[in-house]
Amino acid sequence: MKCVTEKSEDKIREAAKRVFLKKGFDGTTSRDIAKEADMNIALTNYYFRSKEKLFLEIFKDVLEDYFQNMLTILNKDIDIKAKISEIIDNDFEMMKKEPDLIIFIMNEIHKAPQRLFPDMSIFRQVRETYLKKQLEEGAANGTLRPMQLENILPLIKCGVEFIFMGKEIHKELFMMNDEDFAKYAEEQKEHIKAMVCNYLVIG
Amino acid sequence: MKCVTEKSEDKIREAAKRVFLKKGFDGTTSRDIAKEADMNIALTNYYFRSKEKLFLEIFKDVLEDYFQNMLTILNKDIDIKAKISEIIDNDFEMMKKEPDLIIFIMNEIHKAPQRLFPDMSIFRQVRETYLKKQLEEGAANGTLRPMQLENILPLIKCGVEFIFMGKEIHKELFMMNDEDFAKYAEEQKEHIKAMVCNYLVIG
DNA sequence: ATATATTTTAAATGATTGTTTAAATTTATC
DNA sequence: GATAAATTTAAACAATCATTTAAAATATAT
Repeated sequence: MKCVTEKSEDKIREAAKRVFLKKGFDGTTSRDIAKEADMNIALTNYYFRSKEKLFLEIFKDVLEDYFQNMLTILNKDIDIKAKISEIIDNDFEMMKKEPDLIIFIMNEIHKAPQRLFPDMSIFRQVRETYLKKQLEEGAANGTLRPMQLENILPLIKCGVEFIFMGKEIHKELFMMNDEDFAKYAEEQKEHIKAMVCNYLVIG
Repeated sequence: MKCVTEKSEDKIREAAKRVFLKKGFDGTTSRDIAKEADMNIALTNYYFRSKEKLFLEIFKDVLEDYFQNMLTILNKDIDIKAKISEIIDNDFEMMKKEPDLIIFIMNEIHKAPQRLFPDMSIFRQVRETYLKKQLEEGAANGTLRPMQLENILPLIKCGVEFIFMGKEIHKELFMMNDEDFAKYAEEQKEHIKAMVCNYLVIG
């Protein structure tokens, strides 16, 4: 339940997030943000000192959000097939809800990686999950193809994220409208689940 | 063999391509291009009328290059496993040679799809390749899992392109340097080949 | 109610943006 | 070698950029 009169600082932060996600850092002006927040242009710098600082604050939140749900799932004590399915479903819902998210993250990091990795303790957390132990045990007892986390995790995530990142090009290339694409994406999601599980799980 | 004194128009075009690929349309200024080309700032507009027109010209070339090799391979009369392997190898080499290419294409299309799809006859060509016939025949005689081109093609391409698009985040997440990443990418490439072939080809 | 602190405003800052101008220079044509 | 065309240049254009200023408005504290 939100307060009806939101604090100006939060209004700006949320407006900035929307604009940055849509247009990227370079494509966003301070005036875009002020207009989206319906606030005076000077307030951005009054509360956040600079466009850069505001961006960094938002980017950190966005990146942590991106990893947070996945992290929870990776640590669940469930069968590995169910886990893969859940990660993919979670990713899929995230992409549907926030279509600009993944290309935004990828592009901003690609353009200036050094400035965007502060103390990302979430990275360490991702490296050390229960899934890692499951992979080791499965490889040891022969139920899973021997693979490291860094090999299997991108295989799980790339399928869904790739088609959403390239939504417009896929639509154009395969002559789909938005409705077609929605159906197509669901199909594709199931292919990915099956393909990855078939590859990882032996027998 | 190039002429020693390159035409100014070509110098600008090539310089602009380098800068656009690296910084994107929004992140590139006319002065960046002029500086990279070592030419006077006014020449960009003298030859190309505007930054926008220069960009559109370059983007069209880039997008056609991206599809051209793949198209040739898709039409080859070779076994489908070999074809998948070749597409992935080709993609891999393209990403290694031009690391900014795929994120550039994805991001620019994502931000403004409508302006970037002129008469892309290459799209139709991609839809109608020999691979399509192979998929139909394979599905009919039971050697291949029944799949459409639009389902299998992204599965083939996403693995390699995803890790190169997210190179920096993968390096940071899994604590790799450039050398580690190069080895890792090669490993990953083989996983992708095996995974996709196992899924598509029955038995 | 008055004084103080906080927030918001309109206006301006100087730098940079894409683009244009008109003159200077080079190249091509006769 | 003179004339015309094409190319290149330095300088300027108005618009917009991120940011700052100082005054006005509002809220808080006493």
